[in-house]
Amino acid sequence: MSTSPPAPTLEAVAALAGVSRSTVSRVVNASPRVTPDVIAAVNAAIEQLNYVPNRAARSLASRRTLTIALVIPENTAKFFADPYFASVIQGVAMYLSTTDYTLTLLIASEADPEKTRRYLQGGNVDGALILSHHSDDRSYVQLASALPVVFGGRPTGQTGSTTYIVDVDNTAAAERATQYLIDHGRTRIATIAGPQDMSAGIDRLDGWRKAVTGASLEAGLIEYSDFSSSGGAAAMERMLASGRKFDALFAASAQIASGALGVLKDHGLSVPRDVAIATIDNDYYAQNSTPPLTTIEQPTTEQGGKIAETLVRLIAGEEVDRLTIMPTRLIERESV
Amino acid sequence: MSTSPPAPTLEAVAALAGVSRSTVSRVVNASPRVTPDVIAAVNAAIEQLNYVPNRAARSLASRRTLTIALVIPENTAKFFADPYFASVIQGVAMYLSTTDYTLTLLIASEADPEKTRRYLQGGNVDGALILSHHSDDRSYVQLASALPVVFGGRPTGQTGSTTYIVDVDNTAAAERATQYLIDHGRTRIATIAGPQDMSAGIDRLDGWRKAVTGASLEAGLIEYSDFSSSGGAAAMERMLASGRKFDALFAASAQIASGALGVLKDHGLSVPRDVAIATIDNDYYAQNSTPPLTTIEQPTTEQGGKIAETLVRLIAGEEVDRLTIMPTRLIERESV
DNA sequence: GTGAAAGCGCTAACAC
DNA sequence: GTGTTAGCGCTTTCAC
Repeated sequence: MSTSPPAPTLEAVAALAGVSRSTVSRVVNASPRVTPDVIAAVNAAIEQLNYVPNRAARSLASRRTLTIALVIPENTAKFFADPYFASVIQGVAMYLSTTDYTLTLLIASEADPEKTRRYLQGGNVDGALILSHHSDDRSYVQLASALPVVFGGRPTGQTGSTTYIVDVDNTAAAERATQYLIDHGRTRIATIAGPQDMSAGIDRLDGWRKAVTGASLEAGLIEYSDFSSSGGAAAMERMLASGRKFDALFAASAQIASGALGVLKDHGLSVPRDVAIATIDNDYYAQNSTPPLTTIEQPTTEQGGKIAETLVRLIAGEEVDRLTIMPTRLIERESV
Repeated sequence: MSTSPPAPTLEAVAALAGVSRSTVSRVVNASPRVTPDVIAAVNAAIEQLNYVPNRAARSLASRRTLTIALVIPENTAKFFADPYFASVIQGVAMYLSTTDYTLTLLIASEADPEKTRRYLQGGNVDGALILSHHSDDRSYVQLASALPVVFGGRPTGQTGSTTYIVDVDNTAAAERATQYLIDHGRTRIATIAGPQDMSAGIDRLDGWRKAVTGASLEAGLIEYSDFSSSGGAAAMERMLASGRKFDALFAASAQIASGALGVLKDHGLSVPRDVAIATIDNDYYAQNSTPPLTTIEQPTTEQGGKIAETLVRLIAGEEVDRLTIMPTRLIERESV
């Protein structure tokens, strides 16, 4: 198929510019010690030939791949369904597009986790980004001793001195959202907590508990769910079936809130009159549901950018913070 | 930073297995003419050394990159905000994870479109995937003559003999959704159309028009929007401000519907009593809004898989269909 | 500041 | 069937 014209090589550029290949290479790599005239000549030749360096050759010779892997858990359905991740990836991709690095999506096979590990350690990428998801990110924590790795979201379990994390303060965020419900006169505050094998799930439950116990309210109105909408709906069904009374809900994610909200309405309950809702994530649902949701906004895109930046700097050997906490913001809407 | 132990080379494997490098290469690449014993010995050595082939070297020598680029328009915000794309990407990534290909996210800079084009033509990828988005995908149509390219969604403008497309029948989908409204007794059917520089926007408006004129109803109740929620809200505000009366809405996307639905409610209109809504996309909002939306579901993940498969087969030189139409499905919910 | 030469790790003829 | 020999296109010492 499609026989493209052979891409021009560095050699062709050198010939056209009347210099050696080394010089062209220096110009391409912005080496400081090249005469301005030469730079101009080489750039003209590059322009004229439409030269693009061959990544493979460059990578082979320089022993750097200029490639960063974004590791995605095998359960891609959940991953991609969550607008949070899309937004973070956007930030990552945008930041990397300002650098020479390329972003590769790597799906981690759960059937053969070694495959992923080997690929990453096999020298095919310069670093990896892990968007924390499952309990099973321990293997990735180990990975960090063999390869620059940055985590988006704190991984569960022991972290070592090579663990770099960009996260939000989930505990504080949850506490703030819950406190908001309390401040608005609610006294029986339920929560649908996220998975307790993910730090975001754990921390958000903690935050809720802090606020609730701090106000001497009942701390037992808990149902668990994954971060999905259907999980939230099922959890709310259980909550209602249990007969426990509540006048507010802190949902650990907007997707959970969306499922729960639908179930509340199905049962003839009004939001916010009967049940006020606060949650985390300012996604398209939180903004457009009926009523729109009071929520804690995470700077998702910026977070993605920060994750990528941290990794790039780490690869470059710069000193970077082991933990970066991104700010969050409360957004008041009609669900409370 | 992080000095990983030097990755074992093919040479090391050859030495350990007591064969030549070519033989190891043959085993790694599953060449047919190798003795079983030798294969076993080589595999044992590979296992023992934890050998992973170096992609750069392999690519340089074989002149194939085993990399596929997913081109993303610079306006990443809109791109990533749309659950449709996340879902398609998921399908792409999942399919590719079953192959040797790697998926690279490439952000097309609008400021310097040449950069993207050069990168793609520079021999750094074996093929490209374009998720149709902007009017400006004409340059990508040209690209297809230099590189295997598959479009997810029909690009606007002239397509050539090297244009491969995986799409749904947007006209039929829109017509079906609109007809559903008509069949349910609605007679004044408005539409918020998508961008008219995207084939999905154009075709969906066409489909609406077909159904409406087919039933001899008024075909002038049109507002235009991008595919976003805020665009849908603004369009609905204009629609209401214009004073035109309507009892149903066909929204060209679920995001548009979400924005429009909020505005309708703000104006005290009830859905479906005052205005019935049908749309396209079965995303998290369509499923969880109040009321849930009657919609046309596209097989997004499967579509992503099909796009990737088409490209891989195209690269392999196989004969593939120039146009693949994926089936859609009407989902009846409470918004009508 | 610039060029010459070696080699990154692999594949692909070509011989045997 | 397997080994030998050349490179793939670039970076990188090392001289000059």
